[in-house]
Amino acid sequence: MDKIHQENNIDEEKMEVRRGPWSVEEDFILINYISHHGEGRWNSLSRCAGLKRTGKSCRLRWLNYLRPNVRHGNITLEEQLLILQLHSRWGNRWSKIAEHLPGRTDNEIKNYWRTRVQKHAKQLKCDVNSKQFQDTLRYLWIPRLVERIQASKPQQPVLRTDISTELVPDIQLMNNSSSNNNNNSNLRTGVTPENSSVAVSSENSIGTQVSHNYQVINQSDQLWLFEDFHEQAMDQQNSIKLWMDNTDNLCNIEDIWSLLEH
DNA sequence: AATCCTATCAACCGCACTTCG
DNA sequence: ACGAAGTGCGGTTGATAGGAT
Repeated sequence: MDKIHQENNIDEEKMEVRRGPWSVEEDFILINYISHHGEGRWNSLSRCAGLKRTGKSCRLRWLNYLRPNVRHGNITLEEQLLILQLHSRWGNRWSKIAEHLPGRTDNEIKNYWRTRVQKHAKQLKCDVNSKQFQDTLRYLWIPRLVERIQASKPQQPVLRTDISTELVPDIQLMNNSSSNNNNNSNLRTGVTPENSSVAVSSENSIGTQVSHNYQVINQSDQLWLFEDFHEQAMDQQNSIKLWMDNTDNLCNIEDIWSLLEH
C-alpha cells in the first residue's frame, strides 16, 4: 500500500462516520455541493463537501431522495401495473424496472414489491416466485388493476402508457359479448363480480394485433382460468388450473378479490 | 391513556463489477 | 496485468407513524 493510501485510511479512521437519518443541514450541503460540482466521485465528494458520510451514503441520499426529479408519494395504479408486468419479465432487477417509471427509484419499487406484493403471496400461502403466484398476478391481479384504472378513467377507453409496446401492450376492456368462442356454456364466467371480462391486446413484432381474453370460472370453489388466443389459435383453448397440485391451496375467488381490494 | 402490532420506507450492508493508477 | 478504490445493485434492517386493542 503506498503512502497516499495509508494516509487516506488513517484519515478515514480518524474521521467519525455519521450514520442514520440525514439532517436538513446535511441535505443542504449535499445539494449545494452537487449543484456546483455535479454528481459522481462520491467518496471524494463526501470529503470535499465536508460531510461525515460515506460516499455510498451520499450517493444513495441523492439518488433516492434529493434528486430534483424524484417523485414521492403513493404508487399509482398505472405504476403498479407497470411494476407487475416488468417484474414478470425481468424479476428483481429493480434498477431496470425503475428506468421505466420516471421519478421512481429502484429502492421505492423494491419496497413496494416487498411490502405489497410479497405480503399478498404470504396471505395466499404460496411462494412469491412460484408459478402459482405468478399466474395469480398475471391472470387476476393485473386484469383487476387494468379494470380499476379503466374505472378511474371513464373518459379514456383505451389506456396507453409511456412505455414501448414491446413491454406493455395497449390495454382495453371488452365485455363478455365480445367473447364469442366460449364453448363451456355450463360454466359461469367473468373476471369480476360485475361479470365483465378483461382483454389485453398487443401488437406483435410485425404489427399484427394479438388479443388475449381472460376468463375466470368459479366452479365448486375452485379457481380455473381460461385463456383464449383469438388470433393465432382461435379454436385453441388453454386451460390453467391454479392450486392444482396442492388441495390446501384451493381457494375461493371471492377471497382473492377481497385480498386484492386492499 | 398506554401498550402492542403492523406497515412503510429511508438507510445500511455485502457483494460484484468497473475504473483507475 | 494487478490491486485498490469507486460505483451500483439487490437484500435486509431498523426507526417510526398510525391503527388496534
